[in-house]
Amino acid sequence: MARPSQLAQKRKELIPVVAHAFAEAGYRRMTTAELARRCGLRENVLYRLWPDKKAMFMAAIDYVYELSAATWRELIADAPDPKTSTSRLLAYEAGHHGDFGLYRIVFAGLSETDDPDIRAALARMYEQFQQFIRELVEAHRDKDARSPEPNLAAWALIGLGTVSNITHALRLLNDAGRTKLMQQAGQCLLGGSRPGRHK
Amino acid sequence: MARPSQLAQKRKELIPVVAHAFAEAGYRRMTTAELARRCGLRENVLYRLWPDKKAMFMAAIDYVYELSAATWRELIADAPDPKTSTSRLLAYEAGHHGDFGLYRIVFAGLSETDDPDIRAALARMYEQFQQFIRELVEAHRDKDARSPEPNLAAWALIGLGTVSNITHALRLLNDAGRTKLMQQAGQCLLGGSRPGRHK
DNA sequence: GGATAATGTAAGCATTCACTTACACAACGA
DNA sequence: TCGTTGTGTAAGTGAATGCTTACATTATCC
Repeated sequence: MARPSQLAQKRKELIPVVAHAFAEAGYRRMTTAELARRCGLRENVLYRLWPDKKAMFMAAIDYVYELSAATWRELIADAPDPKTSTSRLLAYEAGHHGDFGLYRIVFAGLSETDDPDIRAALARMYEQFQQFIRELVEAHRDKDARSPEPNLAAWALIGLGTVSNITHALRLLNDAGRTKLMQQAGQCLLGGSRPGRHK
Repeated sequence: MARPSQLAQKRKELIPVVAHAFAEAGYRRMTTAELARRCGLRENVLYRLWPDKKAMFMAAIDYVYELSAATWRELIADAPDPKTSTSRLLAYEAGHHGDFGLYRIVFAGLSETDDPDIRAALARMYEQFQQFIRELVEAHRDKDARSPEPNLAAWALIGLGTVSNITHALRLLNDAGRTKLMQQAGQCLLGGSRPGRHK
């Protein structure tokens, strides 16, 4: 035997690059040649890291959740109370999510949902997001609120984030508009406080 | 002169077929050859109807709004009051929108937003949807409601419909779950009534 | 009925792209 | 040091695909 394999580590290093690339051009448009170029290696080597293009894409999908979750956790780590946590998240999603543009991977994936593997990867990602948000909603929620149950509120909030990204991508709402949207609709769905109370 | 051109009429006839095709496979995956096959004619003829594949796709985007708007208008034509209108729409979107699956065209388009033409077509479509819904919200809205302003509520409702489609496509919510989601979150965003009052 | 323009059919073409093969070199274990 | 195995480079390949060209046929108007 000779030379222990460093494929696993290399995969880890390159996933962000791969994810960015797919986010930028979508699944079909991003070619393996360009992917290799951005990773600073040959197509060949890419195929030693993942069996095919689809696997690279699925790895990118997984990465989207991991990165977002890490960012979110950091964002609310030092929040004094649940309401501050949710407010921060809403503000963050309105403003910064588009920066990285990883949501584009999701849109690209949603055009491929007839592939069971890709659909499963997306479903896993959404389930984790929804669970994360649901827990926040439960912590935030007042006892007497007449709002959707946390389970549903979490889905609605994901929809809110999605439409925020869409209006951003299509330039239908500017930063201020998206922030207002996330604040007002978000607080409405969260329940337990008037819109605009928290910043 | 001889033989008046029937291109315009043929375009009109074929757009639903084209739209279905793009919805099914996405923009990049649907080939012009397959498109022609489904339309029952040769690729060549397709290129006499539209200058290129992109134009076919953009026509499909426009069709999505036209069909949805027509369906919606019919749905609320005989509604006794605004609240019934909105309730019907929410219920319809939860259950039937996925049937046709046209929303997939939107997802496909959102992976192509760096093309100015496609982005403009999508933006036009969303603006019309948002206006349609906003007017409904304004009619529905009670005076004293503590809910997002109609402008924002309309966007949030679009987000709600989007997430309903996503959970459907990924099989994360069944029909009952999506209906509950649309009802509860929808009424919450609309304001002016308790969730679950209307069916 | 003949000229003109639209329609239908078939084949082709240049390019792109996912993926492969071949091979030289480098590193690690024995 | 030798042999095995991982890594880097280069070129290629077969299939798919957007779009075109060439040409025969048909319908309409004068």
